[in-house]
Amino acid sequence: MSSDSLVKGYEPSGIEERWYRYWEEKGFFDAKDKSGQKSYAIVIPPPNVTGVLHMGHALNITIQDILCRYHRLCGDNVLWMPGTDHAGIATQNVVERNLAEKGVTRDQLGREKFIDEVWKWREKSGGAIINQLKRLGASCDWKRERFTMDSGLSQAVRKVFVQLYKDDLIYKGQYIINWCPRCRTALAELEVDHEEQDSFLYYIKYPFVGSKDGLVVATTRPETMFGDTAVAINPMDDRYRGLDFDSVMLPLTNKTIPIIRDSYVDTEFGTGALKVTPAHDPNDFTLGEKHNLDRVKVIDDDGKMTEDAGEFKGMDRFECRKKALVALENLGLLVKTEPLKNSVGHCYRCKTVVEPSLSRQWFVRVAPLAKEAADAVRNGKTRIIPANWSKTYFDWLDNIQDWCISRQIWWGHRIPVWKCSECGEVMVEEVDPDRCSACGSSSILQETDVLDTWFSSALWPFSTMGWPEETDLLKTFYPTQALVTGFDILFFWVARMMMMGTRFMGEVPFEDVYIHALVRDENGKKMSKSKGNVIDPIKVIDTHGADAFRFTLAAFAAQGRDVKMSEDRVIGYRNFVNKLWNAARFTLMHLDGDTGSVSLDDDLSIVDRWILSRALATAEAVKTGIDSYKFNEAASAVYQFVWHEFCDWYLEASKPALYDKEGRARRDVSRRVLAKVLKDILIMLHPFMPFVTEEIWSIMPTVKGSIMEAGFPFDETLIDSVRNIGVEEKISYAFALVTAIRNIRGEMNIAPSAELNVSMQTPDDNEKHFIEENSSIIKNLSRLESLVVSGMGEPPASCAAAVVSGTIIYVSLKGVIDFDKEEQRLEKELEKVTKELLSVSKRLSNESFLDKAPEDVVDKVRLQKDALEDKAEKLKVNLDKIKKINL
RNA sequence: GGGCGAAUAACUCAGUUGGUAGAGUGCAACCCUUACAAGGUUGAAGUCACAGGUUCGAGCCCUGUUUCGCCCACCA
Repeated sequence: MSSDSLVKGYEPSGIEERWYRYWEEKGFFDAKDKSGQKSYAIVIPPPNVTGVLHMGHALNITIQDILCRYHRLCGDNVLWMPGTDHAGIATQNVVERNLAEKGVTRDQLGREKFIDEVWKWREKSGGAIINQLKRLGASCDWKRERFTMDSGLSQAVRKVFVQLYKDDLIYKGQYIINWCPRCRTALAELEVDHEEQDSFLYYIKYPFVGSKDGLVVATTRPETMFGDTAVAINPMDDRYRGLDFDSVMLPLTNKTIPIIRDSYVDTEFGTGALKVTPAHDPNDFTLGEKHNLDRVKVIDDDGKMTEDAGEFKGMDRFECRKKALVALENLGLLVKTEPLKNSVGHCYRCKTVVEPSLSRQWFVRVAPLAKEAADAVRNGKTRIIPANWSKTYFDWLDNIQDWCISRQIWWGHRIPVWKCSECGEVMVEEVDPDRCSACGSSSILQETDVLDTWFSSALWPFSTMGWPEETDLLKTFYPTQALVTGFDILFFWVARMMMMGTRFMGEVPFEDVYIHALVRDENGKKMSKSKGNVIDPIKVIDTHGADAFRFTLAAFAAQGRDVKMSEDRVIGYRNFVNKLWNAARFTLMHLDGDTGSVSLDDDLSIVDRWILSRALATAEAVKTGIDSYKFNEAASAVYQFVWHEFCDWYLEASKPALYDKEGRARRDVSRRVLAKVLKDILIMLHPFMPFVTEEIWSIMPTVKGSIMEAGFPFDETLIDSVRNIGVEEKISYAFALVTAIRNIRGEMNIAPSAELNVSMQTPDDNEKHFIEENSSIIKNLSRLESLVVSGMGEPPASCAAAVVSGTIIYVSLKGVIDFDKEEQRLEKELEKVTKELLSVSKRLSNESFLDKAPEDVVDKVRLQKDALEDKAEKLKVNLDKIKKINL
């Protein structure tokens, strides 16, 4: 392919798809089960099969892909394990909704047929998100894709369940759990979203038996009163010291309930009298246990009132609240109502208000596991990055409650527990039994509940690698090197993987846990469908390209800070992609077929040396950035280098040589340097922008194969020798000369196309020599017609002047110079210098600074002062001259 | 109630053991100069939230205050 085929602007569509297919077909994403190489593994946070790609995924996947592609370039054997999560409740909800459109309920269908429907749905539309990940460029080893309901993973789930049961870490018990009346299942504590809302606190009088007086209780949930089995007061509460009664009448029923005394009751809140509903409140449950109270369930699994609610039976719980209040008011028992903000739990899947309710469920006794998981981080076996998340992690694990793992839904891993209907024997088995192990009866029934989705995700790092088999994959890649995820699933997922990993593998699942930020909209608001501020990543990719999008995500992913996404930013980085594209066009225009590599024998110019040394420094910055999960630093280092060093300065500075104005030898060296630096840039950028870099790579005549095989970092032996002392200083001196001339041009409003005549005076022979040697570069960069260098002498007539280091620059403006303007300009410049000089002098006249500051700092300031004084001096001379003319 | 984080240019944000503030966007001026107008050159613009303290020196360290965001908690 020749450079003619490069269009002027980069067009990502088509190119991305083509390269993705190529990489996949050639097996570039494949991990080796066994290899002598260093291994690097990441397991993907499995998106829900119901999932649609959102910004959070995009950031998460981009970061992982940067890590994986970078490590492949470093020569590691990389495994990026992909897959999806069966997402019990979420998926069941989706399929139920679809059935509802056809007028069918899951109960009508029955369990087996319903599960068939779910699998069918999964076959049809469950993999959508995988294709979206591919659009982003995710380089997962797709041949190993797993699903949490795979037979292999299901086997792992069973083994873990049975083992935990045997270790007495799983039990069944009756407790208050969170019940979602819409999903009709129990939820774990974590699956409840607490939202503060405006409620009311109702003061209700519970009369003493045979008296008009009574105890006034305060409650936000009057509908649960039918389940009250006591009223509690604090024994230390003076208001109730001389209380003669030991029971009250529960209004709207004929029940008498006892008054109990317990220090748990907060005397500050409400009236100091607490209605106790052991079946619908976790605290009341504990209180009830202590005082031996009855547990009366008054709200059923559908959120409707039970028989115990008397006339309110069958009524919805919220309807009942209203009606009961009316009834109480009619009886004169509603004493007062006051507004109150309290937090109410909602189902994290369907947002229904959850009902704390008494229920028999399966639990994991999680404290011993939690301790191991916490210790692993305390011992440094796993690092959490940024480290401040460790505190959150410890706080949660140190105060953990038992984990309710049973769900009353059908889609999921059915709990492997059977009960004999003849003798009552309970069997917990890895393989389905066909008869009772005690009495031999074949009349055995399996538990109907399924496990919490997070139970299987907790095993993900090793179940996906074939556990419980002792596979080569496990040996090669467990523990993994990094886990990349958002903090929102630190507890749900990360902590539980830590528990299960340490327990069942005897080793932590990952060395590093990198917690990235949340992606918000441009105003910092959480993206949500209801707010209508959702940006669809796929649309962004369609319009601006995956490379620009990925680079945006990386550039804004500073640790510990949310990413505010807006299209403007993506456009900015799309421009960067285009800039790279055009730099490549320029390079290819000048490469003449097979250009050789740069060698030590080459007669490298100062700009050649400079750009080679800067390229290495940039590669190091990229490496450091990625190694320390500071993707924004890596991204901005390479951005800065490509645009403002390579394009702005080097390409321009190399033009005289490339256009053969300095001889054939120079031109050839310049070509080789150009080719090498562009190649280095492509490799550095590849983890961030895989598509455009591969595209340009494929057109470069100087390279072979895929960029994915190129190797990172670069050949340091060559560049180290280039990096001799003084290159940076010399080049910045040269650039400062150019900038000074450009500055005069700008300030004096001289057309960029006008070619200027410049003379320079310097007392330093080395500087004089340097300018002469590089005059073609300086002339080209500042568009000069002529450049004359001499020792110090009389200033030429009709000139604008500037001072750089010891050198005075005179820009001849014969006939055009505006002396007023030049006077203003010089005055401004002098003012700036004087100000700086003042601050520097002040520091140097401070005794204690000279005394206590390190010598190198003091020396630096002294040099600074000398230079500034010199500059001020020269500026003054010129200013005086101009002033005389103006007079 | 406990914890975490943020406050720096008009906007969005960097700022690596403390050495005197940077970028992108936007803005202004001039330019289609042979890679790129999705571009180039130049320029204007900051009491680093506030108040103290440590230090020769603080955006950075310490204490307190204000405002905002998030997480956790059994706020009847």
